[in-house]
Amino acid sequence: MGARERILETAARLFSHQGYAVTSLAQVARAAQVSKALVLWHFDSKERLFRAALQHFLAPYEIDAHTLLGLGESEQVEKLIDDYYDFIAEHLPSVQFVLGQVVRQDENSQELVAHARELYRVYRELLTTILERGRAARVFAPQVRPTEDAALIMAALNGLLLQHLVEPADAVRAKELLARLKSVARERLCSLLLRDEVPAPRVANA
Amino acid sequence: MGARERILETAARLFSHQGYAVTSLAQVARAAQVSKALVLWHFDSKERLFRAALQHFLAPYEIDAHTLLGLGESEQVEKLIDDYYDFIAEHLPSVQFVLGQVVRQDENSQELVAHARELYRVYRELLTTILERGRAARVFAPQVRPTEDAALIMAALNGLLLQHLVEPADAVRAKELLARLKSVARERLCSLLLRDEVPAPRVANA
DNA sequence: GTCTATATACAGATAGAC
DNA sequence: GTCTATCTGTATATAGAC
Repeated sequence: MGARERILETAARLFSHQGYAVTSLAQVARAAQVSKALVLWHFDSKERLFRAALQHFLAPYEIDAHTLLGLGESEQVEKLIDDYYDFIAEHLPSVQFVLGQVVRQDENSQELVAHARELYRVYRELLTTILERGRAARVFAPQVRPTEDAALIMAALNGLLLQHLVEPADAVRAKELLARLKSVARERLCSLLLRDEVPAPRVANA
Repeated sequence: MGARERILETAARLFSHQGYAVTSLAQVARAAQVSKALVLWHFDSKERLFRAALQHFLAPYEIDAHTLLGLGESEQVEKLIDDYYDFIAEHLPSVQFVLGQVVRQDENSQELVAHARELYRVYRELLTTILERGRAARVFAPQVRPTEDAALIMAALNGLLLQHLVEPADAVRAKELLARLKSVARERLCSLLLRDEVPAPRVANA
C-alpha cells in the first residue's frame, strides 16, 4: 500500500474517532509513518485531506430497493427496518462520525451532512410510499398515516441507533428492541379494526 | 453581574455551541469582555473552566415526578412524553452539546455523559414502572411489555430529538409527530383486545 | 481582581535538498 | 515522492504592575 493511501486511511480513522479539530496533521503523519510535509504534499491542506477522507465514509452509503420487489407491503416494511438497522450496525464507526458532524454542525462537513440527510430522506420516503400503497391495497389499516407513521418508525430506528452508541454493551437488548419495533409496527399497521378512539382508561384509585 | 459569572455564562454558551476543542480562551475572554488572564485567574485552566461551565448544563437536569400523582397511567405516559419533549425543546442547545459529547465520547466529559445517561435511565425506568402498574391495573393491555415498550417509546422520543437537531426548520412537523407518537402509544397500550397475532394480511395483487 | 506583556508549545503550511 | 528545516500564527499559561 502506497503512502498516499496509508495517509488517507489513517486520516479517515483518526478523524472519525476524534473529530476534525483535535486531530492534528502531526498525529496523522506519525500514525501513517510519514512526515507532515508529505501529508500536505499529497493533500495541500488539512481541510482537503478531511474532504478526501470523507469519501471513505460516503462510498458505502447506497440503497438498493430491488430486494423489496415481490414482497407484500408488510414484509417490505420489516425488511426496510432490518436493512436500516443492519446498515447501521455494519458501519457503526462511520455512522457515529457522521452523527457527530450532524450534531456539532461542523462547517467542514456540510456536504457530508447533506449527503446523510439525503440518504435518510430517501429511506423515509421509500417507507412512506410503501405505507401508502399498503393502505390503498387494504393491507394496512385506513387509520395509517403514511407520512407521519413512516417518520415515527424512522425516529424509533434512529433512537435505537443512539442507544446503540450510548450503551454499546447491550447489543443483545438492541436486537430485542428491534424485534419489538417490527412486531408493534406490524400489528398496528395491519390492525383492520375501525375505531376512532380507544376505550376510556379507568381512573386510578377509583 | 460580576466578571466571573459573565465568563462562566459566556464559556457555557460557546462550549455548547462549538465544542471544547475549537473554543479558545481568547474567544471566551473577548465575548465576555475581559482579558484572557482574568479567565485563567478565575478558573486556573481551560479544562477547569469547562468543568465549571458544565454545571450550567447539569443544573436544570432534574426530574420531578410529583406532577404525575393523581393521574391515570395513560395520562402519566402522555405527560411523561410531553415533559421529556418540552425539556428538550427548552434546553435544545445544552442537549445538543451533551449529545455531541456522548457521540464523540470526549474524555473531558465523562462525568457529563454519565450524568446524562443516568437521567435517561431514570426517565426510562419511571416509564417502565408506569407501564407495569398500568398493566397490573388492567388499564393497559396484557400484551404490553413494560421494559421493552418503555425503551421503544424513549427511542422514538430520542429519534424525534435527533430530527429536531437535523432539521430545525420544521418544528411544526415535530409537534405533529409528537402528537402522533402519543396517539399511537395510547391506542396500543390501552388496546384491551386479546390477540396473539394479527389477522393475516391479504396478499397484494390478489 | 484586573490588566499588559511575555513565555512556551504546537498548530498548519512552505522552502528546498535529495 | 519524500524528507529536514523553518516560517508564521495562535493556543494555553505565567509574571508582574496597578
